Amino acid sequence: MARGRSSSGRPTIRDVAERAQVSVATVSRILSGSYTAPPETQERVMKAVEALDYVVNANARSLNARSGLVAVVVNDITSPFFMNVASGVEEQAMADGRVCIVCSTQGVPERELSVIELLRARGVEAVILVGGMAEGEQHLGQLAAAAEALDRAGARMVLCGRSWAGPDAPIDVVESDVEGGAFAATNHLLSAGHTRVAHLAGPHEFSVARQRLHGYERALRAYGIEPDPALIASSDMTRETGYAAARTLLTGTDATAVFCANDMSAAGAVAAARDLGRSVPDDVSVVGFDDIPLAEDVYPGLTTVHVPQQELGRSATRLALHRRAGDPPRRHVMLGSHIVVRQSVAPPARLSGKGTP
Amino acid sequence: MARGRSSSGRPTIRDVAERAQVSVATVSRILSGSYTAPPETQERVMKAVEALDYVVNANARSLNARSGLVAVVVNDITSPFFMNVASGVEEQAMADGRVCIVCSTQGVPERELSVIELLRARGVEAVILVGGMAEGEQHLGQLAAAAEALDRAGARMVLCGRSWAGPDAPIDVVESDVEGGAFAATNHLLSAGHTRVAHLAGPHEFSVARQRLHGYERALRAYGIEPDPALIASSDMTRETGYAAARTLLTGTDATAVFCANDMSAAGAVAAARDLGRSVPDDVSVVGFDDIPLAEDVYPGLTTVHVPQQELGRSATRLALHRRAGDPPRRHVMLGSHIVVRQSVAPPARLSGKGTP
DNA sequence: CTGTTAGCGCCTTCAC
DNA sequence: GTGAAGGCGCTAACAG
Repeated sequence: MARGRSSSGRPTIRDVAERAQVSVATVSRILSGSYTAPPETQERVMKAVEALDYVVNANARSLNARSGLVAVVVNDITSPFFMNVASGVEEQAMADGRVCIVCSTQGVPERELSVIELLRARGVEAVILVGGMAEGEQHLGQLAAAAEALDRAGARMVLCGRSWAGPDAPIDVVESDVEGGAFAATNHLLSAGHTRVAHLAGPHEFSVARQRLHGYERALRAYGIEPDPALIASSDMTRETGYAAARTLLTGTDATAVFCANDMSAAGAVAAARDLGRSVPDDVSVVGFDDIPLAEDVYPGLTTVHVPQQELGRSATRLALHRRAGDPPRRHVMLGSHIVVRQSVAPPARLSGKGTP
Repeated sequence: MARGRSSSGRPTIRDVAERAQVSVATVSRILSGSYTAPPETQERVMKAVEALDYVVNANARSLNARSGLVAVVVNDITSPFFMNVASGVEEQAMADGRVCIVCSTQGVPERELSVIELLRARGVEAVILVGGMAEGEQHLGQLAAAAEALDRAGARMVLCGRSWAGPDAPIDVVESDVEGGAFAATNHLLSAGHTRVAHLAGPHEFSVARQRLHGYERALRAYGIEPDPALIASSDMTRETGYAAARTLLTGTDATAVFCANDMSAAGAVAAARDLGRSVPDDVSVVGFDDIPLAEDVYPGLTTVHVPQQELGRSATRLALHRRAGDPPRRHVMLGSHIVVRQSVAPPARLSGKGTP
């Protein structure tokens, strides 16, 4: 389906030109469409393209023009939350005529920087960093430097679902109201009558985890309850560590409800309760965070805080791509979140201490 | 942190050379490491690189050398199954010193071809197509042509979790024993005592869906049961369509068990049973396929066919990257699968027709 | 409308 | 050891 090219590799624009009996410039112009050629020539060229199975060399093209690439960087490609956000990015990128690729740090946060560099080397137009991450001062500094470098290359860095506490840098951020969501979630438990509400927190180095904790504590205080450190456990927001931490919480304390940092760890908590012979929600109520598809399938259906994942991704992409002259160097958008009530919350069990084993 | 470059964009190798007082050739050589320069010069260059925040232009480099890119193409970036496979690809690609990017057709199968072309344009070394897909004769022909084109460009196409029924083409394929898995799953139900076993099939255009159907029918026949078309419904393997199809199956037939094409639709089936007031597994047994993480969290835990998702991805990548002179143009590897028993299967309810409402 | 001529940023001979 | 020169595939600027 393609014979007689000059070299052995991919056919080049020169091969096409030769075959169509025109100059490379003509081929280039016809292919980029930005130009009206006589239908006859046009057809000759297209025919040659077909015959040779020619596709432009995007790399060579990127040497002169924009790359048209938007990249999403996630920590873990198998995380539903991340990938839902990524799909929002994808959607918006496509709508803006860009190509979207997703890269992962494979769970190694330090790799974030090298991935960004690699992306910069490829000339991407936007780098969208999704999700929380260790935020040591050094890392933030390097991230800021990376943002500067991208900026100089005409590319944009945007944080999605993570806030920025580093030095001033050309970075946009899109986040959802995590603290407010955590407040609402805790409040939901409180108003159901619970007084011993535990929190299955995320890693304390993550600002998003701290925001959840703050919302939780604020809700407690608003109810006149002083947060009890014994009721706060932490996990790394996976199902496994959530399971373990919840188990400790449920056996070691008199908690009748637990607000989890995300749905994954909440799923672990539900499993832990079940394994301990505690019924959810009769013996213990559970609230998650994120509202990933899983929330609907765990049993009982997980009451959780809905985070607009796709919209997070779409907004981030818009911020990166739709820039005009007057825009400030750092833009910030905050999306709202709300509770989705399913079946994992009920009033606390009869006062007759069914709560402590 | 980076001033005084010639132009305004990213710094080029020329800027580095200038600043380090050497020729671009020297910089190039030092950066590619393939060369011993006097430590003193070396250091001068590295210092300039740092100062300018220089990174090579990967696109320019790809003009001459290999791109080092491996691409996974999935239909839906939010599908756990696909992303688990993708993470296997990622792992192996990284182990082989390549960079992995994932692209999606965004649920539009026809887009598969354009994504492949785009990837070819970028000069990727391998394109790994994950998951089933409509396999019309025309599409297969175009896919074969795309494989040829990739091959000519020195790149490899490999199908992962999908078999190849198209014309001869330079394509490798890695699949798991779907038919065998379906046989085992159905057999599991049969040997638990069920005789009215339904099948919640996938789209009939997908070969992987047909393989499941065949395994199901073969198991039935091995038990002396002739497949009953009324017991076969189909969905597009999402939770929603699975729910709908299962609902029909459970209200319209006397099925006491259902073998689902994948875990997502099985989750839908479980939800449908629950909504109909049928207990799983007491009133109806359910078996899934794939063994995605969700299987553990639905209630009751889903008995399912384990598909080695990561290994599928790793193998595919190895096939693509580890080629030596004598290798045949089409390689094929088949991985095994096995049943994972959880709680969604039990013997059929008392003979007293509890099965029909 | 079309061809010719320069580069884009990098790597790679080939001389020195 | 190092520099100068040519070319990778493509687009843009400038003639005709």
